[in-house]
Amino acid sequence: MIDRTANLLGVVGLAVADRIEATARDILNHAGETPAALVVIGYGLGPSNDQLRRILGLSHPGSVRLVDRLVADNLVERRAGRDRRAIALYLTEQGAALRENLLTGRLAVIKPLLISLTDTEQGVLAALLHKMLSSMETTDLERCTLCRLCDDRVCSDCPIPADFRGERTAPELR
Amino acid sequence: MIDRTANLLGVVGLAVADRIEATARDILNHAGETPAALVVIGYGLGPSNDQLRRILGLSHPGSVRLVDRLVADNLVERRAGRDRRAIALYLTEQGAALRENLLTGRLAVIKPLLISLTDTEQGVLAALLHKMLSSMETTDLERCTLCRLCDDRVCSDCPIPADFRGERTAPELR
DNA sequence: GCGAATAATGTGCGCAGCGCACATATAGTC
DNA sequence: GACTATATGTGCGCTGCGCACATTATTCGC
Repeated sequence: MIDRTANLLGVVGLAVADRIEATARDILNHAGETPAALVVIGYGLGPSNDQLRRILGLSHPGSVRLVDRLVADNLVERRAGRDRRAIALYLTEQGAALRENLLTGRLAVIKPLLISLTDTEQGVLAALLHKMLSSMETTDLERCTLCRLCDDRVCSDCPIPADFRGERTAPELR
Repeated sequence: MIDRTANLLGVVGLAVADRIEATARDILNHAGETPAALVVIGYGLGPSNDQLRRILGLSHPGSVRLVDRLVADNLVERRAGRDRRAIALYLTEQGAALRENLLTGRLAVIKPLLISLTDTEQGVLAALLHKMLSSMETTDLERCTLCRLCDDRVCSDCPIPADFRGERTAPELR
């Protein structure tokens, strides 16, 4: 019984991921973790390269090259970090606009999966998904990774760590 | 409200896809659509290169190279197809064993997401997911794509087209 | 039945995304 | 002040993939 449920969840998960990936590629002209980087940097806390790489699950050179791409597209700026060795990543105006498109597009391609459900059913689904997420045993970092494409304008009561989202004073995010 | 539900679904979908991808990579030492190819070929209907490429959403050279990799790893055989130009793809014994590992591993990494739910809640979730899937407007091909990682030993009452799964006589799958 | 369009596979080539090993510069530690 | 840890950047190569092209087999029009 649980096998069948897990299989169905696998199908829906794949469908969701496929749709998000396709939309992101259309909007951004980049694949892989690049769209997630734009979203994470867009939280506005000026993450360092190393913080970014941990959230995205990349090697550090991979993250450097990823940022290179974003800078080349004039979507991200490297500013001075809290150290003279660290950098702080911020979106350009153009990057912020594209991030909005990414988040909007993401929700837009997920929503069609829900239209067949009644309002009540959608509420039940949301409650179940929330319970699943909130009871996952994750570190703060893993939760940032999970939510690396989240729409922070929409996500209320989300199990993402409060020290990264919400407050606007830069945390350490270790 | 629907936005919040969609966002939660996006998070869970990403989590599911991440986990599946990581497991597949561990087991198969290949990424991208390679694990899906192994699953699709494993249905045993001897799909042609072209049928495979459409299900996986790849270009045809991409599919050829993908099969090259699987053949090089001794997981897949190219046999004579119904034409002298077409080929028919079948798993080797080793490929079938690896496919089992893939499917088992996939379910094993999805299940932990469900353990916090009661049996009743799991049933409700399964019903909701099934309703979402069954009311999607998809072509036969799109449904094959959706289910390209499905565990056919477990998936009962699934909206995957009957002309591809189930019966063991090779259909045309156009 | 024969040439032309179609279908199916395979190849040369290049690109995007990423990791490993290494290099370099700054900060903390004894 | 040397030594380790931290943080970024580079050279190099690999994997997965698509485009353009080539090749062989089938089908279709006449």
